[in-house]
Amino acid sequence: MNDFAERLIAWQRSHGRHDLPWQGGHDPYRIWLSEIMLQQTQVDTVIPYYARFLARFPDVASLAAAPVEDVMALWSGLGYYARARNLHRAARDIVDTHGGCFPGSAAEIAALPGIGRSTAAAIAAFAYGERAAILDGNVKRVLCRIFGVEGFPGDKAVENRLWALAESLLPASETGRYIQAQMDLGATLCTRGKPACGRCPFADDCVARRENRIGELPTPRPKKAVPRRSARYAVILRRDAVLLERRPPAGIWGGLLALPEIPAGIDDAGAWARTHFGLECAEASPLAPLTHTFTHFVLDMQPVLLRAGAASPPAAADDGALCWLPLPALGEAALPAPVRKILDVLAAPDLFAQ
DNA sequence: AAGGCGGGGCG
DNA sequence: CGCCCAGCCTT
Repeated sequence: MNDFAERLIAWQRSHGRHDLPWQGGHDPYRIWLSEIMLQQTQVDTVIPYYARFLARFPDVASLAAAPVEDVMALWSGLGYYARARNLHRAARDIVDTHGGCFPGSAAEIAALPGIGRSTAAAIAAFAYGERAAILDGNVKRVLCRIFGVEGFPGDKAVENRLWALAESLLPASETGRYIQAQMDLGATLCTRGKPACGRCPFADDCVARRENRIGELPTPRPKKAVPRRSARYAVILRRDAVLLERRPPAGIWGGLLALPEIPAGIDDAGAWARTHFGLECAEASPLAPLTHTFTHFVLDMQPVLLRAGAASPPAAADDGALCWLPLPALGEAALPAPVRKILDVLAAPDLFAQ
């Protein structure tokens, strides 16, 4: 597609956004302010803040001269307050080291605090018509989909490819409108959730669309390996009742009844049951293991069946921390799902035979 | 409640 | 230099 930029620009003329408060002029200060406010914040939220901020600080000099507290006060409610602090620092930088004149190229702009490569390019393109590519979240999504760029865009290698692609697509002129077009397409049509491909001028070219992979492009961040833990759990049976232990109020299964965890390093589960609960257990046999996935880790659970003699003492019960739950009452008890799953297996009638 | 996000900061 | 984070928002 060698006419990508032209077609995008044409689309912007008829379907893009033209009436935003920061559009229409070439004052780098106003453009800068809008770009910073628009980082991580939607247009509708930004508009009233932008107006108030500009009324109080109409130019770099007034911003630099103000105490940072005044700047923060006008930012209050927008969030990401580091943006406001950087904005103020940058204004002072501009006054102190640039003689109050906003830097004239993307490279110099990018040296200011709070401004990276993409934001600098946007400011330079809008204010000066500099031919510089941007690569924000919207553009990454648009390029990945239309050109079928594979791999997580946060990866350095993928990001480098995207920068190269973005540079190669730049039009010879009208960079400002082209950049605005990319932003508009990403923000209004090629959205993350349900893109409006029906209205997209590139629907017929778009790799994601043609290959029915809109949900897969851009490639999502790889799931980081979830930590695995494993533990053995004592399933101590006396007649038809199982010994349960109240979990501490905080942590997994907080406050619920669960199977006692056999501490790591314990070899002889029977001996542990004797010293820990005062129970004489005849046999220790492994039950089917199961894994349970929490949000932040995966737990391999290895249940171990122990049979306590019918004459065993009552296991220091009734302090609220321990209880014998009759298996027929399983249904009514509030139990963590994996614990219930382990105990359900014991419903097999032959276990009650003796 | 899980993921996305530009730039900063840290190792 | 590369990875991850803080802080807030959307889905």
